[in-house]
Amino acid sequence: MSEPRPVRVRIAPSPTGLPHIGTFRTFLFNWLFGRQRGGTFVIRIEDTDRERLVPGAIDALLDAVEWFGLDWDEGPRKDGPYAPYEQSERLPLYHRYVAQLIANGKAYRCYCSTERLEKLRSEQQARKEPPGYDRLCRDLTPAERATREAEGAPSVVRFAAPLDGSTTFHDVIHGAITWENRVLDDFVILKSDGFPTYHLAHLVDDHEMEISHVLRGDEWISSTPRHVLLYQAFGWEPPIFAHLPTILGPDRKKLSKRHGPTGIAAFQEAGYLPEALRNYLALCGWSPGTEQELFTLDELIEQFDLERVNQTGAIFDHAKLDWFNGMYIRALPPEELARRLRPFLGYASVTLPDADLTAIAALFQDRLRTLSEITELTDFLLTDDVHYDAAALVPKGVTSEQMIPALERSRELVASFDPFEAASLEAAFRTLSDELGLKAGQLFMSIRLAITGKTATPPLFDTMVVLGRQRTVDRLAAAVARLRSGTP
RNA sequence: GCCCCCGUCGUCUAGUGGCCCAGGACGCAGCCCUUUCAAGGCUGAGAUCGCGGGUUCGAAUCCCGCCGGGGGUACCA
Repeated sequence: MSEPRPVRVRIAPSPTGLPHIGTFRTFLFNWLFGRQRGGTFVIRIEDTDRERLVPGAIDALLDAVEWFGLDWDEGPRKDGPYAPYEQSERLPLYHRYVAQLIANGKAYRCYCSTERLEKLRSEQQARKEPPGYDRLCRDLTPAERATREAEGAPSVVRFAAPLDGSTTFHDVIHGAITWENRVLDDFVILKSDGFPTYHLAHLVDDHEMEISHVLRGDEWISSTPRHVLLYQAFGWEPPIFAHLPTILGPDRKKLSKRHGPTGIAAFQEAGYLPEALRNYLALCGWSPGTEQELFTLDELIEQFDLERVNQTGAIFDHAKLDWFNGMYIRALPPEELARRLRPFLGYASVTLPDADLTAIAALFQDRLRTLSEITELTDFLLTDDVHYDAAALVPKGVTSEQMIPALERSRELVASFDPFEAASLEAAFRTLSDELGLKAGQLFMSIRLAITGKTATPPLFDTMVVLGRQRTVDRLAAAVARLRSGTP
């Protein structure tokens, strides 16, 4: 029963908001699966809900996909043999299929008002019955229908679902899933505004576009029986289904804005590398069965296996994402890291030569978990505003009378030292601290504070070299002046 | 309410009847390295495998019941 259909997969986002991290996990899995099978990857825009449309959402999504580092073969900005790829431009197609269903007695027009439907629902709830359409219009006589049409009554089209029996489908991840048909009602397939519902539109398009595998979030499991019934009504073979586990918030509810920023743009702005996010997301619901955690895209394509996707929802773990991000940052060549860091330094870096930025990148590479952290870490390099408490220049058990000459001599040493290079500087300063009767750590910490305003920085002499001789000298001089004028 | 899905360390997971008094990773703690902070290395704490019954010489793994969580129950996707 295995059919050698070429693999064609898709993601079908609806432009009703900003692109969401969960969408990208689904996107990734589809893409990996498609690439692994040498298949075709399609993006289709499901814009049938005219009321929730968000302007610019499609571009935001496509931009985010490109940032994420994946591509698509057919869809917006690409075109393809099954164009158009926006459902709002495919209305005649849906209408044709709806007409076919009505002609075959598989669907019917329903004239029930929203008010009647709401009343019906609340009565059913009061009686503790399962809510659902009572099929009032299903058995209207042709004469009755003609009357309603003549009156110009608004209508929707409903699918005439079977009243008994059961529907079973096979899911790659969950196995066989069976529903009793009687719990399904006659759901709407064409809305009164002439737009199809998701149930009809996605299915017609998946068929028309010859989609072979549908990998989607598991919140769709409960509507899949309806889809299977529709496929049967059309006489079409359904695609292979795989329902992916949900990404959850810390409260085990579906991840949403309530849990903080979930838009893909927020991750970009926070300084996450697309390759790190991909790696993390790949492991969110899938595992290779080995102890490998770090994967290149090619390894992911090679090893990804739908059969090994979990059935359980996974809580989104920011801390682990941070770890991945740090690993990927450290693996970058410093020049490349510098290139990625530049947008996060903003105005302060516009005149900074690439070589200087590369030196900065190398200095902080081990200390970054996200790119955006660079801003705070490097403020002392990009501006001359260095703030600190002068009293902290003096270590415990040392007097300011000792520290003034110590910092003065440090200034002189920096001013005249040649070559201005970290290892030799360190050797010279160790000698100096001995002469001054200070522990190296004491002298170094005092200098560190004086030139950076911070007590935690990269190694002192590497920092000096990047700061530059003149600025180092100036800041040491400023520190001496502050100690001289300050309280003892 | 009804229907469906799910249930292994805090989190992501490995595990498909004996190799598991449960392995890895993140996080956490400690130690080492060290001029601070990181990075790196090592060590450790952390799971009565949701609960209760079975089946079996033997169960996280099979069966039944229960409980818990999630999703659906729209002219939203």
